[in-house]
Amino acid sequence: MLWGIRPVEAQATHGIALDRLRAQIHGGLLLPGEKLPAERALAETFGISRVTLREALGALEAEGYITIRRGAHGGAFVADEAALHLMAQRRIARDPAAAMRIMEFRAANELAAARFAALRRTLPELKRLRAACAAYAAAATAPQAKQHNAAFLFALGDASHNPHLAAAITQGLGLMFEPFNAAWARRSAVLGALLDATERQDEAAAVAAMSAVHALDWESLHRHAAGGR
Amino acid sequence: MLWGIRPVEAQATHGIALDRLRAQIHGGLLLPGEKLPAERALAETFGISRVTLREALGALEAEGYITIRRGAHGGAFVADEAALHLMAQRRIARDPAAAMRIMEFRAANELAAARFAALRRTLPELKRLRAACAAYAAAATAPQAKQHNAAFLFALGDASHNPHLAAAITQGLGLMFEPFNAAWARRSAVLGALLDATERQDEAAAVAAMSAVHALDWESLHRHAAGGR
DNA sequence: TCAAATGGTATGGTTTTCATACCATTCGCG
DNA sequence: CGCGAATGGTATGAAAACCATACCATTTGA
Repeated sequence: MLWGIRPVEAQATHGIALDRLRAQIHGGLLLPGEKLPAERALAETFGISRVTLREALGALEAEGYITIRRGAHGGAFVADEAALHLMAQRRIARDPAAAMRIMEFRAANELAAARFAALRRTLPELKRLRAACAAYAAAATAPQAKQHNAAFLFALGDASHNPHLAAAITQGLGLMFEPFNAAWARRSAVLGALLDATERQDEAAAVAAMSAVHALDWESLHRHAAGGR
Repeated sequence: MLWGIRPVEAQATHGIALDRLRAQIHGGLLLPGEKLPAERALAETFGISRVTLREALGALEAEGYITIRRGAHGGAFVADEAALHLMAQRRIARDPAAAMRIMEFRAANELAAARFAALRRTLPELKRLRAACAAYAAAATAPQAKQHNAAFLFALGDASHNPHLAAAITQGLGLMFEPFNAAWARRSAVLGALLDATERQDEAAAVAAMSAVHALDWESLHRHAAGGR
């Protein structure tokens, strides 16, 4: 008996590229105002034709994530911090439950990744985690903090030596689109505790620290869901 | 800065259909020897053309999952129990680590789903869980037990009211390809405990029961990884 | 012997993707 | 001021994937 068979819907190549780019902005990897690579270069890194990439860029611009300018110093530029912040806030306010389901998914997979990272991390992976944690603590702006937070989680996923958990972390971050959070000082301490636990290979402490990180994320999410800040 | 950009590889429609069908067999939803719907009917439920579907079926046959016969009572038939069991065993023996990574991913998401299902299940969802649990306990053959186990987990995913966790459960089951396990009597009791906890909305007990289920899964997996049984 | 159900094959059209070339705009530099 | 370089914008035709449709081949049971 076939179960839960839904129509097969092939995703167009430009749709995949669009999702990838949008996820990069949602996750905060691309900073506000940052310039994307030139179309010809970006098409090559994606391994797709420039025509197809341009479809994705056009859609991304229509959604308000980027603006495209031409000329010698033209290109695709990520929207500015205020615009992104507003988009993220509205998204959460429009459907808080959806954001919470994503947060639950993130928590489940990031917690597991933290556990296995504590058990399996190699020295190079530990070095990468340290770098991301230090950069987070030293961040001068909220977007920078968000970027380094994402980098830390990616490193954690890789350190877990589990490709499925790492992919789930990437997916979760790309779906979420958190508003920029000015209070990253408090979060920095908890992230440091997670790093310490991972360094000591203390599984229980790592899980506890990851939970503490998520507690702060939940707090922030609830604040935005209530329309706050 | 763009992070972790890999080439965009659009999956062909027939490739998606192939993955879906293979996952159904891996998960045990399709029983050994079972007849798939006729090509014309299956193509319609997938919402794809018969030509495209046939590409998927041909690949599935080449991989040994089905055999195709023609004639009035012909069609695509799932391989028999012995063949599937052997394929599953070999898969685990060839790369035990990969199977364990999938199991870790499954455990993380099924545990979270069990927690939220205990908190949020509605009465119809509870009824569906009860039916699957009873069918599991009453299974006459190992493939039937595997099928009802999958049905229970799907129901758990839906009862969690979290589409991401539900999708992860589907994904994990489709990736795993567990060999048929003759000892489902012991597992039945633990599954019953999970059902009870979900019924009582006892979050902690549900998590504990789900962990107990996974402990049995791990035991079975280790046995097969060692080339046992 | 034939009708029905099934898989197997062939044909032509539509959509998507691609490679390629060329045009238009902007900016820095001589 | 003018030119060259870097960038986005546009156009064209080929290749591939997908589809709708029709028809052929095989098997079974009435």
